[in-house]
Amino acid sequence: MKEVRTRYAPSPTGFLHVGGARTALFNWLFARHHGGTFVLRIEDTDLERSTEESTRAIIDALRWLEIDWDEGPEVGGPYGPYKQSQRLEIYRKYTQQLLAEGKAYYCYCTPEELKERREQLLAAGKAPMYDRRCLHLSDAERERLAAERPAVVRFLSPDEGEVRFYDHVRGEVAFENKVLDDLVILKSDGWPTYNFAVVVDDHLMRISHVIRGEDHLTNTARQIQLYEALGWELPEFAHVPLILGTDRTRLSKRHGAVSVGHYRDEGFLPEAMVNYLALLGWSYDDRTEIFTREQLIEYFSLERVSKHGAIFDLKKLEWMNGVYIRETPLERLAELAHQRLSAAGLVPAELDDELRARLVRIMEPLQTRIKTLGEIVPSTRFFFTDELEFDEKAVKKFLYRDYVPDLFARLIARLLELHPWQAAGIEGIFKGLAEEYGKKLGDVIQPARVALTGTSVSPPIHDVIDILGRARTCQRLRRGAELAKAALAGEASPAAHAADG
RNA sequence: GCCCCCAUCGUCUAGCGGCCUAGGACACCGCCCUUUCAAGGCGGCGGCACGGGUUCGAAUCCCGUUGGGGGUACCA
Repeated sequence: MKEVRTRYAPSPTGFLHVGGARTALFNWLFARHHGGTFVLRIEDTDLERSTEESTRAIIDALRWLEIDWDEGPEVGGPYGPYKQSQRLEIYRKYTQQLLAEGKAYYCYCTPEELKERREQLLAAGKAPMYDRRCLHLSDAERERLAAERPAVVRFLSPDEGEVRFYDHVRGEVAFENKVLDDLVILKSDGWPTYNFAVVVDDHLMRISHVIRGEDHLTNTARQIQLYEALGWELPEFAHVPLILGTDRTRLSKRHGAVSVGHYRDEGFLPEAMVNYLALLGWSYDDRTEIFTREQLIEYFSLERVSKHGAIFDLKKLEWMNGVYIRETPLERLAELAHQRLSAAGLVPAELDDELRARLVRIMEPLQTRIKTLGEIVPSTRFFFTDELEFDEKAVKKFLYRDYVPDLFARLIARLLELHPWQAAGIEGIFKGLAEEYGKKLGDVIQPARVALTGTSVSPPIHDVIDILGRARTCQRLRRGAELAKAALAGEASPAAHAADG
């Protein structure tokens, strides 16, 4: 096989969305698998919508996913520049060539005229194709129009025969040339249109395999006409299925969160994102779901890409993220937790050894309990602040019990005597208490859990107490006992006391 | 309208003529474990869109129908 060179060519008109990320990933995996080159090219020929900010966001998201490019923005390469806005002269040159060879012509029709004619044709039940009126202009007419109107350049599309090509995921695909009209290749502002710029760049950048979304399948036919007119060798093509929303239409903003950045912010790990995306439209076998990046590179092949669209399933992504969180070393998890907790103002911005150790201890029981990093702050905030957010239902159900004041008093007494301060010893105290009261373990633990965390759900109580420490634990138990007493006497609500430590 | 593509559990998929009584995963539902919630273990629910062919034999091949998607811009 010839040297493999793939590319991801986003237009910077928004953030990197999951569909784009998946396309980039497939191109990257294919290149890496074959020891080839992966190119990033920015297709910013739409002046209206392209922004520097979007380019930045796309680059940042790709870096976060650790999809690196060998040629492109910020890294350079032998076939640059890699931004289409910096290649205008190149497109003009080839436009001139086509013009000179009679394979393209100037068109003076205005967008308004074209729109009107298109609608008329559609209303008449005909295909809305360009009628070529500017191809048959007399010299006099041409001169007159050229003087008063801007011109675009149209490609003279062949109208006999057909375009036939082999697609690596779809097989043979054919289009009749006559259904393809004369597309504009150079806009009136002198900038190229997508179909033309892509062909020129893919050729000049020596792209061997064009792997892109299925929405470009029709474009491929037009692009092949261009390759042939220019006398260039065709690259290989592979059109991967689209990622869909739950209504089975192409995933877009109206389906909710679609940007990679959003998932990063929500606390998904890049490894999980990559693994999940790889499995949307590709599979290795009938059982394997979790892959290291190296395995993905080793196993990836276009032959195993599926033909039909795939709905983006957040639930499965969450499950997979949970798998990766469980496999993340605690030290690393502690650092990730620190980023979020310090941003929330719950811990100092500086991560010293003491704080690091504490966070490791906190993340240990939490590791199997969260699916995203975003859950860290809400589920651990009670460790860092005494201003508990009491869950009313949990308080009524577990804290307002007649034996609670007495239970907490005994619990406090025993915790004060506990040496050494260890989770195992704490567990023993609860077991002993349950026995004394002749109650189930849950009946002594749940009230304490509510008093300590504000809710009925938390990691194991002995871990919570161990981490909280003797002083804070006893303080919260005392407050809990008071709340219980007051409520049992028919007064107060927990909210009224919530803020006093 | 026209062109192109697609079609296996709710979702992602395995299957490339007999190994299929259709396998796995997520979700969901039970049970176990258990101090809550998770994690983990075990089990359950649930699918080849339809109709014709071809063949000894079809989820797999062919044709049609239906359904879905994409394209049809001086967007990419």
